[in-house]
Amino acid sequence: MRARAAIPQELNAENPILDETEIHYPPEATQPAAAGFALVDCNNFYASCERVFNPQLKGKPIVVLSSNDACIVALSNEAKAFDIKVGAPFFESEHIVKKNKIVVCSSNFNLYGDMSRRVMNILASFVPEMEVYSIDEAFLNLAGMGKLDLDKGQTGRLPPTITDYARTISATILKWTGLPVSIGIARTKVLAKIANRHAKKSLKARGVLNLIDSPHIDKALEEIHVVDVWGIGIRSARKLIEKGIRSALEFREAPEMLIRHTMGINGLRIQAELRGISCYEMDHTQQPRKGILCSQSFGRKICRIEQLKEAITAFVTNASSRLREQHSAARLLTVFLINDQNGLWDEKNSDSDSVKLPDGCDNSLELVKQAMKLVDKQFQPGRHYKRVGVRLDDLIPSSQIQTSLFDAKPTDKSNALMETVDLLNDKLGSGALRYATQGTIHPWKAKSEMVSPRYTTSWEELVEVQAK
DNA sequence: TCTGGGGTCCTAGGACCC
DNA sequence: TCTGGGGTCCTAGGACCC
Repeated sequence: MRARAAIPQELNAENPILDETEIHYPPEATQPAAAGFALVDCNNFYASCERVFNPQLKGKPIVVLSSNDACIVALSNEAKAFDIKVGAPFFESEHIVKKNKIVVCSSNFNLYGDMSRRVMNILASFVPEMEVYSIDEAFLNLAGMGKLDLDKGQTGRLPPTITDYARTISATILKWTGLPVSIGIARTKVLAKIANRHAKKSLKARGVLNLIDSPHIDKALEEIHVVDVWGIGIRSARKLIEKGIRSALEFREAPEMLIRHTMGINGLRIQAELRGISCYEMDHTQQPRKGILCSQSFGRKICRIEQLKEAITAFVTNASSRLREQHSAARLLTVFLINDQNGLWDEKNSDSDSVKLPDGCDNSLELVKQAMKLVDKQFQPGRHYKRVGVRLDDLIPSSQIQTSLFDAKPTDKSNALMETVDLLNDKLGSGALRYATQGTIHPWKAKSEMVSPRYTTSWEELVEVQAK
């Protein structure tokens, strides 16, 4: 399973903040041990990040909103007690939020990204091999963790069991970052996900559950609904339920032909994983992305082409700097405009057009120029645009950019300009240097009315402590 | 009034070739 | 006029992840 949320680039394994002297590998970490995975997952990550620097929020219900303050993307445990759903539009639950004095936060990705980097660096100091799976999750490979007895403990030096070792990791993260985590341990990644789910919910587990060779594994699977199995979404779950398969245990025991027929090859892989046969290996290498998307819903409807162009320029600039960051060039540029015809929110009210860049391009100026042509082509006066975006696809290594004898290509001078822009934006903060067409007023910017300070990434917004 | 943003992989079906 | 069978490549859409 490769699908993952955007991971801040700085979480790359090449960027550890700790030096060798701080490495916590178990002393025996040179011998191979039984295969297995641990999944470390931060509890209610966004809500917990908000709490770290604002202790008044401790014990209070919190909801965190998506960009534009439109959807609910995270809840603290206390907020989960109310009838509020992650993913639902905020306005649907607003009355519950107000009535119960639930704290509302706009999302603050500067803060979450930085806290994530800290957690991942701590994890990296404990294990020889890890995979940063998403902003708040990482898989640890137990196979690289030496002679730790995965089953019953042993007489060696610290730590005696993998479960104890996991507790040490969890306590260290809490102490150093203030963030609570849960750890699930099992033979395969899908089982580790399930172990993690139980670790979070069960009081007895106290945040860590090891299902390796556990006599309780069937019971653990029986309690998990199919829709909560990693890789099974709502659509497949509906089909499975129709066929009488409701729990992870029933899924594991179902005939392979039935699973193949209902879910294809992916279903068989998930089934094998539930049976303890590992199909998803560690993927700790940061693969370059295969496509780069930058899009946004507007805080309000946009009708003027100049404003659309400002937004698209900003998005192309953002996408192309991410493109250069991974040393790629794009051979396909797509601009899509989604309108709000008749007041209906419908992805079908979408115009999309692409231009092929056969030689590959990583130059913002050139990409902006091409994108502006696509906007001109698609824009229809009188339409209200609700959301627009840019995609770069068909990526190749930038070293393979072809230079053509006949077409006018970005010059060396222009490429040098790109390097300088990236360097300055990197040093001074993204957006320090912009193109004139990006404008300065940004009526298209997302709403973000309840955002917390960037406590850890901006000098102006550091926490102030007063001694009394 | 108010529905996020950024990704990956698989499959079916059409076009095309020999 | 009659039109097979097997292969590859591409694309759009579906499904899933956080």
